[in-house]
Amino acid sequence: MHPRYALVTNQLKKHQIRLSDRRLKILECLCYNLEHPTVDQIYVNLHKEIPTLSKTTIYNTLHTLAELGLIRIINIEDNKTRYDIITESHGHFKCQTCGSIFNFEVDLKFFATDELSGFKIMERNLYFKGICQECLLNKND
Amino acid sequence: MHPRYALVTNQLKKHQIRLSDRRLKILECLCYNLEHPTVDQIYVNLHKEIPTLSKTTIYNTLHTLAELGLIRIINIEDNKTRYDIITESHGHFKCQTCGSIFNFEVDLKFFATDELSGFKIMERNLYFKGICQECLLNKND
DNA sequence: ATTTAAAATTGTAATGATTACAATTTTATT
DNA sequence: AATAAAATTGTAATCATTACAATTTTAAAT
Repeated sequence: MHPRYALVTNQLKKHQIRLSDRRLKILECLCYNLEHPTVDQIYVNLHKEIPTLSKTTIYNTLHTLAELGLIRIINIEDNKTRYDIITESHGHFKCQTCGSIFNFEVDLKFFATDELSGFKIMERNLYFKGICQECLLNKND
Repeated sequence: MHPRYALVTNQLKKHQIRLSDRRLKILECLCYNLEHPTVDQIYVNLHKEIPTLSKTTIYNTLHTLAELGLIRIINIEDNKTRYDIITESHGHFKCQTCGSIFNFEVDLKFFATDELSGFKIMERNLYFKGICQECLLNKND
């Protein structure tokens, strides 16, 4: 079993949220699809296996998980939301050529600034955009 | 005249983009409304003065300005895009209680990482979310 | 095992931001 | 004044997300 799957299901139990079939499948999908999937991608992924799955259920589940801090919401794009099962501090890089989103390590926990003293910081996100290595190399073809 | 207004109009001239009445008004709106307005807020702001202004024109103008790097796109919210006339490196803090977006100083060049060597970084965004000082104080009423 | 109430899920319709695009207007140039 | 390019407008289309009522599933109680 995927370690994050175990971790999240434990947390759900602790919060008395039922480990329904749908929720577990959506969670599994997030664990093995680390490409920061959108709701639509999750839907397409699971549709073969669960033809009756509704998008509303996916939205509901993701909201539940996000409220408990078990997944991260990524607003790197203007039009759609992406979801990330990795909740530890890290940054995102979006390639504007191929559309891929890469993770990179960065510890934002200790970033502080006087301007925000007195503010309660609950979420920290660092987003870069540009062109990834592969696309840069292909450009020269 | 607002210094940023001068700066942006110069750049537009340099790129042979006409300083039309609509564009200048939208730009002016961005210069004096530093609350990171949405398209709709710009529309409402200007509607009294220019009743025939179309939202499409606002979208077009903002796209033009963004393409030239003269404004910044803020995707801190999931549903709508905000725009920022300040293009110098800084972070954004969104209060989840009152909805305000605050700027704070931070040099994002500082967050370089070996993992992205070979990547071309064109845009850097740091977004925090939480509760602002004022809302924290009001909570105790 | 049956009953019952709460929770979860579904499907459809509504919302709201953004885009596409054709028609019209404005502008700069000849 | 004529002309072509650029800018603007308004309407309709698109698409992600939400609202919500109806249905199904689940867990607990009898």
